[in-house]
Amino acid sequence: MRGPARHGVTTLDDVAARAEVSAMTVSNVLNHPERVSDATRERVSRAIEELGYRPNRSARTLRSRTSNLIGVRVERSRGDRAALLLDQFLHALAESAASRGYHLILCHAAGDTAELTAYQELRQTTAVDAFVLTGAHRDDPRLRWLRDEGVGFAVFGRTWDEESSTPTHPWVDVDGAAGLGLATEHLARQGHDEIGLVGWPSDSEVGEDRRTGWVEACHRLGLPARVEAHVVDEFEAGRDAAHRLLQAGRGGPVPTALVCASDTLALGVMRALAERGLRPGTDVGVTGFDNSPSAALTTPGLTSLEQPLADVAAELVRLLDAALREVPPGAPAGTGAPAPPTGTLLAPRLVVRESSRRT
Amino acid sequence: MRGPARHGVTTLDDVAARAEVSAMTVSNVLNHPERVSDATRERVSRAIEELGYRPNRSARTLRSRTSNLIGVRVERSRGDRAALLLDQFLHALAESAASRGYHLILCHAAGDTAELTAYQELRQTTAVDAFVLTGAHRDDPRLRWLRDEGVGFAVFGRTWDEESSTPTHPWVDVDGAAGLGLATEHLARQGHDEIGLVGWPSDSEVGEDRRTGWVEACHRLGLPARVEAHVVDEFEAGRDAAHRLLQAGRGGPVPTALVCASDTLALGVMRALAERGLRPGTDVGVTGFDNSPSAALTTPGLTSLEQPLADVAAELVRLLDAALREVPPGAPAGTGAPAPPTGTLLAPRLVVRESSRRT
DNA sequence: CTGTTAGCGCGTTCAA
DNA sequence: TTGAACGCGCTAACAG
Repeated sequence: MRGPARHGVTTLDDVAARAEVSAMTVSNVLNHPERVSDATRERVSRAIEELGYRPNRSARTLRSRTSNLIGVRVERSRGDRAALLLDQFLHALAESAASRGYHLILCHAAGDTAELTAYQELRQTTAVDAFVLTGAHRDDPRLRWLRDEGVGFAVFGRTWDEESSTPTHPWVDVDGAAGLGLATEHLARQGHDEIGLVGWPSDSEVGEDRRTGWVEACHRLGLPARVEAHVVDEFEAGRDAAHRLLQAGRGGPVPTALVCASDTLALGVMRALAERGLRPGTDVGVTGFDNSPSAALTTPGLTSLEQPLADVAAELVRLLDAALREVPPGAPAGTGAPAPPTGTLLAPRLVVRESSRRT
Repeated sequence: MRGPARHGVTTLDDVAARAEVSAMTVSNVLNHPERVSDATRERVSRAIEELGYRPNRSARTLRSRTSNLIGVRVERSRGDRAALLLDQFLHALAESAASRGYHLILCHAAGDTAELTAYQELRQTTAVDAFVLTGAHRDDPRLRWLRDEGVGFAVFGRTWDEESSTPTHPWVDVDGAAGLGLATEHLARQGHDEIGLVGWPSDSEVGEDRRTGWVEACHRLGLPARVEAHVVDEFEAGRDAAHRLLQAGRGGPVPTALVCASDTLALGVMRALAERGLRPGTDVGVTGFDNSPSAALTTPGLTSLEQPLADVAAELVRLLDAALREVPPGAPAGTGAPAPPTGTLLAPRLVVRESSRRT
């Protein structure tokens, strides 16, 4: 027993005094219950309960060098794009994290370099055990840095260069190809036979993934995949692209439907349709990606692909948790080799609304 | 000088050794620079720089009982409403917090009771100095609890019961009445003379605030404020309300424009207009509130009121920071009484789009 | 202005 | 299975 708490906060010692054991035993009940006899554990647990004891995170962190904090960067969201779904994602992540005893700490950064600095600071001040990244890309310096530093992390989004070789870190992603496949098939069922794509520039890995789904679905369906535009993810870009593709005199075939790489683009396309006096759904089928709030709230409603963000978040936390629990270098041979970093691909769900329905 | 760091992390002692001073002096350079002579400060600062030293948060927290962490709850966002702007708000908050040396820690909670539990846990584990709340209401149990606990907090959103008496806590809010005033005046300038309101139920304090702006603007303009509906903040509710108000045979006057308490309602109204073959803007003027992404991305664009979220966040952090720095009980009389909790009301900005323009 | 002492609350280590 | 000593890295309180 050490001295009683001085600040009105109950400490390990208070519990120990109450349960008439040493502080160490209380600590063991919390962290290594198997080391404590049933009777003692029972008694200590009751004392913990009665005193409403909660271990002090800072002390624990200081001692054990793990904070149970997960760092997440919040990006500046752009008002001109359909919601990044960041709030949904963050909520899901916070929930999953809480269920495993972690908390989320936000990390704000202006640019990619600043992000590294921010990670570094969070890391050096011992505030964070691991990071969740979003939107990593080929040769992402963040991945390199995190790997070099030996910091735990998991990524929402594949990094394509890793796929071929051995994956070096855990990731979770939504299957964009499957998504555009669903959208394309759905439009074909509505009778469309010239389905175009409004996608992202070809240096976007996510964009290429989604494009693949469109191409392959068209092949499967025996339809041409020949009308396509590739533009940045902005409303105006989608609008302009649609005007271009729908122009009769431009030489190529005129699409009767357009699948888009994002809701932002799809909403731009719908603006263009309105300007041309065409009705989404009836005249030209349109689909988006993300199922952002705007998809449900615009008129007519926009058919889109919903990302299973709750599942993504749960899986990310699961991966991190597994990695953090992994026995550090020198693990007993009997426990078997640690599982290699894994990736999980989750399927999006098609939400059909008026923009793709022929009435 | 104590022993060197054992984990490859540079500590205060490393810096002290390098600068040939005691650890205490380094600490003072960081936390009370005025106590240290210029020469020493200079030398220590250089050592800090050279070693890339960052103080360990846990140790600091453990000792000083302040974590520089601000707790924020992330609510479950509903896909059927225009973005809660939570991501924009969180980003701004994280940025403002960082500029004053704070970090944000997320707090997930399912309900109001769970929220209190979550606050309590974060508090007891010494993980947070203060909280930022959103959407507090009359007799909010959270406010009561936080006040009783003596925890620092600031609220986004007024709590109306406080306004009349002495405010007991700092708040920041956006002036909803001014917002609907702007919208109403704008519509009047477009030639509308029967401007209706689609608002929230009258037990909503925010809703009543916004309604006031509409009523008063109508009075100022010499227009009637007699057509109104009060419904929950959902798309379908807005749609139904518009159908009801626009029905010619219902007895009352038929509005030529509708100001709405939210973008969600306004987008529902626009759906109703489409269903009645009416064009937003040309036939019936419509305005929303929040300037959510959907407002810009829907067709025609929705006129809305942009909330100055960056300013709100900055002010919230400023208030918290001031409160946290405030000298605890027993402050020297010379410093004057601490400023009473203050509130700040910020003006929204009208963003005009097609839904309110007569072309 | 600078240094010494002590200890925040907890978990690792090792002995009983 | 349980406990005593110790120290994680830092800063409050005081002494010089």
